[in-house]
Amino acid sequence: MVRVRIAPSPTGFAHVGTAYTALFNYAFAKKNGGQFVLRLEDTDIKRNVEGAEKAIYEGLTWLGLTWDEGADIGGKYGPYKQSERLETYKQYVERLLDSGYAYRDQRAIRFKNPNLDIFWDDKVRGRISFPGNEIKDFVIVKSDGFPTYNFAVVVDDILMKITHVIRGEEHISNTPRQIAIYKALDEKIPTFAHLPTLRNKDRKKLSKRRDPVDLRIFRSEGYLPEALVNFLCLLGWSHPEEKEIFDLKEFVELFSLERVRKAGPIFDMEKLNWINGEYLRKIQKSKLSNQIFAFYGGRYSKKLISKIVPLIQNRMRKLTEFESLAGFMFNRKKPLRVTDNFERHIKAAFDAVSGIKKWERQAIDESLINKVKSEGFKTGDFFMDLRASLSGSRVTPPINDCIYILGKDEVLERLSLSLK
RNA sequence: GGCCCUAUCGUCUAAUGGCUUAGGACGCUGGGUUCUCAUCCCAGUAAUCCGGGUUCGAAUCCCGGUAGGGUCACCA
Repeated sequence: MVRVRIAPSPTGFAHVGTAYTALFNYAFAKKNGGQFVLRLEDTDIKRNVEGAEKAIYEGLTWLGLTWDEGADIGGKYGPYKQSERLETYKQYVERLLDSGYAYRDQRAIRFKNPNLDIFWDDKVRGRISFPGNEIKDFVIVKSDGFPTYNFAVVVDDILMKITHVIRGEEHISNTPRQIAIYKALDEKIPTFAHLPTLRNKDRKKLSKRRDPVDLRIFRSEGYLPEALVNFLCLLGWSHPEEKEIFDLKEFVELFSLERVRKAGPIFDMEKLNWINGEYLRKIQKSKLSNQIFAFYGGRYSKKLISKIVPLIQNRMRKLTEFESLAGFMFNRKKPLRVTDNFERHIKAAFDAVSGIKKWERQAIDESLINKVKSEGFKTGDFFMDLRASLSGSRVTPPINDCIYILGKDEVLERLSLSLK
């Protein structure tokens, strides 16, 4: 039975790196019919942040990464919060103390390094070895009575029957310490797999200060969770058929640690934007309308959004672009003069539009193009001025479609306003 | 600095010793479609870090350099 876990500490918000690790753990568990456990490592009381726990749950849930056991939903190996397992750790400390693998130092307790060379066969990197003297006599219980990370992890993984430890590369140097504890305890050592670390453009590991790592940022920027997940799948892993767009379900079916690369990939926003655009394009129009409506908290009329969506669906890469693309449909903007013939163009357009009897999409086309011909305008210039007059921008969805949706009165009003 | 990990187009990656004039995708450039922008279609640009080996044959295996990253807490 395969059992994996992620073990974030509630010290802030939900980190994209946590999501990445969770994604691969989730896939490995599901692929192998195992369980995915979410454990909270909150043994540093000073660093625990109110609300961080909730942010982790929300972030992972948003991405569709669900867990089988965890602090919020329980499970047969709980509790899943380290601060609630203090008694458990004490028993293991006693074992180590009794067998001479640990000793008291001041008010703390240290592990006594047995000086054994350590190696393991990492599922993504192959054999990794450390000389025994690299491990110092590290603290396993702090003077406040709380266990340290390296100790608590081992005890929990043993008790929670974790079979595969799939985590970030930054934990490689912790692994020999943890293996030393397993050996001292005479417990079975799990399989380790160290994933590459996600990096920024400077090739450094993603930093809180200057990189977008808070999952909530992605949500508020208008990324779809499916798109973010798809993008994350592509970092360090590749589809066997070299497909770029696929869903979580397909990822799970095809996932294997053997296909995970060792080099740390760079988090490339450009590619994320492209993927997000792909998802935005293939989503159902009604669903997209609902998403936009919800995204803007009901600020824009749903009815109008639904009419506009067909015009902007393949122009959007992020939900946030809705306003720059179609904001003028809701609010008048300052008109923009583009060509020297602006007044002539707008007057002619006014004539053409006022002359339309039945407000139909096709009538607008005909009326406008006839005007262009009879006046001998340059088609591109005329429509550009028309667009700039109505929207205040040189870039909009097809302007005749916009005119149709805006309605005759509003169009005439805007045209005359821009002549002042 | 010690220890550890890594190294294919700018970026994500494929190729697991021969089928490779190193493939795909993002980006970028050019073209087609078009009232603008986008979508879509077509084309182009661009890489095996360097040096030694092993082998009939190396992006792929080995060694050495170099470069990048990670880690060296009573943080996790």
